[in-house]
Amino acid sequence: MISKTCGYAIRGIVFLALEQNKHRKHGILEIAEDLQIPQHFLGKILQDLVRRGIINSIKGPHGGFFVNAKTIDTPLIEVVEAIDGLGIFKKCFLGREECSSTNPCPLHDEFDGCRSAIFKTFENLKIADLVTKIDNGDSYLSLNKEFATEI
Amino acid sequence: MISKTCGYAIRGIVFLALEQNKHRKHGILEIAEDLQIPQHFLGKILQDLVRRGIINSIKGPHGGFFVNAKTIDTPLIEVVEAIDGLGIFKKCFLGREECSSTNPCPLHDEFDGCRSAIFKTFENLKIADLVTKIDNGDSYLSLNKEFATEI
DNA sequence: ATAAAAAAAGAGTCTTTTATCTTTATTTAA
DNA sequence: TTAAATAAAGATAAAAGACTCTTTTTTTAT
Repeated sequence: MISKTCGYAIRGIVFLALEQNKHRKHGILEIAEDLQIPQHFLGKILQDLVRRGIINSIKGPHGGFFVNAKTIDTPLIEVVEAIDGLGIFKKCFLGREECSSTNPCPLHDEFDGCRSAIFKTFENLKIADLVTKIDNGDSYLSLNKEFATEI
Repeated sequence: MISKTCGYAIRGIVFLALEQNKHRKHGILEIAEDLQIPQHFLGKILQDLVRRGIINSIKGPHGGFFVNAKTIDTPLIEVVEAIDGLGIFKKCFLGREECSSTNPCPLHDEFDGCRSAIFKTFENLKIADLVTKIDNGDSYLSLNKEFATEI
């Protein structure tokens, strides 16, 4: 559905949002190790998010990435749009160039419900909601056993 | 969701199933032109489906691809499994190595319903069902204007 | 037998996505 | 005012997916 890159972006933002109370910045190396995402690749993704104003960063010693007030209120769809674009919600299931209710493929109607359910979920969920889930111990950002069991 | 290749496979099979009444075989060039799929690429996909017994083929003059009795009764999930594998239904939305109800990512539960809805649809739908939709003029395999309007 | 038609197979290319490595720019603190 | 820390940028590479081209094999019909 969404690209791996986009998943990395969301996890990166949520990681920063989780740590926002500590009022400190996080270096790319720390974030990447914690989330087990290739460092430089994640770096580029976060830089992209900074350019788009979704997160912030400061260079130099004691610099790093951090969230701003707006960040935690950002709907996921905004991140998806920034990284993958909204086109992903219009792709034909059977690989035709176009697919719409006026010229549907034989799977169009079958999956249209799912498609819009997913879209709406991304519209409704905010970064804050994912933070809550993780704070509650209902879900995890990384697979690290320590993370999963340190409750 | 499913790969472009898998979509091509389904469209190829349905094309052949649609023509089954005419009791004739179809050359790869004809199929590819009709469906607007790269010829040699589709050729390999169909050859794969022949090896797996989902469709049939005969070489030589007047040869080509054609469906057998079993083909139209094939559930779509069987094609998806043959081409993409069932692993696609287990991939983590956020790109983690694993994702399950015991160690879920923050989107796991949100989308689990959709995931299994899609799986079940592929399980329940058979090639015959897609043929019916097209025969009824409810949907189309190719975008060709003539196809879309020749009613 | 031979030529032609067609699938099958092999090998290679192009594109996109994902990932790595290196250098540069900025900032801070000593 | 220099060294160190850090993000930013640039360039390259590796992997996967999608696609192309060429040759081989099989079959049919003449």
